[in-house]
Amino acid sequence: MRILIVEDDREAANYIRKGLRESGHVADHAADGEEGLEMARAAEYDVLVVDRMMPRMDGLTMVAALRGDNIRTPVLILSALGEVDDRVEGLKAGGDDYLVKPYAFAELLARVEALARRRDPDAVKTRLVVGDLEMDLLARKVLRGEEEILLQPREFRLLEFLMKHSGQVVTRTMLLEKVWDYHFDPQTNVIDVHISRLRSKIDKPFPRALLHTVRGAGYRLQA
Amino acid sequence: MRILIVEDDREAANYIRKGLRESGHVADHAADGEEGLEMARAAEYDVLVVDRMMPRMDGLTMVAALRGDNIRTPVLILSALGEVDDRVEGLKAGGDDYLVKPYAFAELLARVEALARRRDPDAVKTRLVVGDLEMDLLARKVLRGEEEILLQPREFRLLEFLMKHSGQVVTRTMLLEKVWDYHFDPQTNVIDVHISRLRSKIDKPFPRALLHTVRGAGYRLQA
DNA sequence: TACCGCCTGTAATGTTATTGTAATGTTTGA
DNA sequence: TCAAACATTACAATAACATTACAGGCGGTA
Repeated sequence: MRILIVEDDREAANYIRKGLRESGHVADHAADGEEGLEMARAAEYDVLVVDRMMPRMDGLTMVAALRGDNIRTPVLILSALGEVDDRVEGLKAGGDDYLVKPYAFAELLARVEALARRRDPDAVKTRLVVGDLEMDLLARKVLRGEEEILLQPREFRLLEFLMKHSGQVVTRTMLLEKVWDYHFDPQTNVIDVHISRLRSKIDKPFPRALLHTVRGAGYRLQA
Repeated sequence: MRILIVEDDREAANYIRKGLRESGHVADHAADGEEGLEMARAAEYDVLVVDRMMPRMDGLTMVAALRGDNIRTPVLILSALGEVDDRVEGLKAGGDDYLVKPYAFAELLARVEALARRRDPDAVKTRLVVGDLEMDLLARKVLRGEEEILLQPREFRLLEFLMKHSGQVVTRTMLLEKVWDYHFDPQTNVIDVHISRLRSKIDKPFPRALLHTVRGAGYRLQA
């Protein structure tokens, strides 16, 4: 899931970001309302997490502006103000949910995922399946048939991405961006190497291969 | 957890009830606002799940009446109305959260548990078991096999959290939040140190380890 | 208040696993 | 048959984790 955090406190933002990433989401950050507005307009996010009090443009103004542009991305508002009237204000400005500081990260995560689920009931899957290959995101385990397969962190991310796009061709550029967070071409064969390692674990020991090369285009995972 | 469902649609009520029971809660049912009010006054519930539209006395009136009596049990309001003004009304009447129909049961469950946690962070199980490792929350005792294991308070909380999420990978961020109440990254290796101490007590003296490192992700407790 | 012991976090140090690179080999299609 | 695209392997750098020792803080006791 793609999430935008709009929060002026850099430390808090980093903390949220790290947690969201650990839960398998992609999180960007904007440092104030104006920047947030711009980013939310430009990119497709599944959920926005917006701090209420910020310099330059506060959270409510930003959300109201966004709604004015007819952008309906779900918004979770963070605030130190917890009175009924404050929450009401937050909702009236166009917020979808409201979380009072201090909060536990787990609650933020639950609410963010709940908001995303509301539009797209299975944006937040915990178990991926392609043929006889299964991945459990919570337990971080991969099975092929009965066999458990042990993967390195990078291999895990790689396979996760391939499974989430099974049946589709996944390009090298996509992999660099989504699995490596590289936004440039490293001019090396990192991808080839990791694909090879992944194959030796998920395909080599089994009769039929799932991970196919699409020459000149990329790779495709398919039963 | 004790939950009261106030819902006139018997089929919907049974559905919720069944789901909540499967998740280990105790769920009662009232068929309209008047009955619900009476039951909520009489018994101690951890959460109320209240339908908005009901014959005799509607959900909002009921909640307002309850709050008038100074009963603060958290209320989750269910409604087919999703407009901002409707949600605002729900909160003003004294609701704590608002769920729009149709909803996924998992979301209802998550919200009910979030509400309950807000007042009583662990109104749940008293005995945890993973393999031959047992923890008694009331007696504050830990056993592995026949052996009693003495833990420090922090070690106890750490193990408790791991046991409550056994089989799943627990990230460092989760541990910082739930075991240390840190809502930021302390930039030290507190976690590593405590994991090490815990291991020396629960795993080292025994033939098979339960606490596994999942490199790049966190830790997993598993038999 | 002074003393003691336990608990906890920090920091230094040691260990191991994981990753990217580069060299080399193999396949593919024009 | 040749070049480009892809595959495999080995290795060294490094990041992630584990362990140990130490010191401050806190509560209890005299």
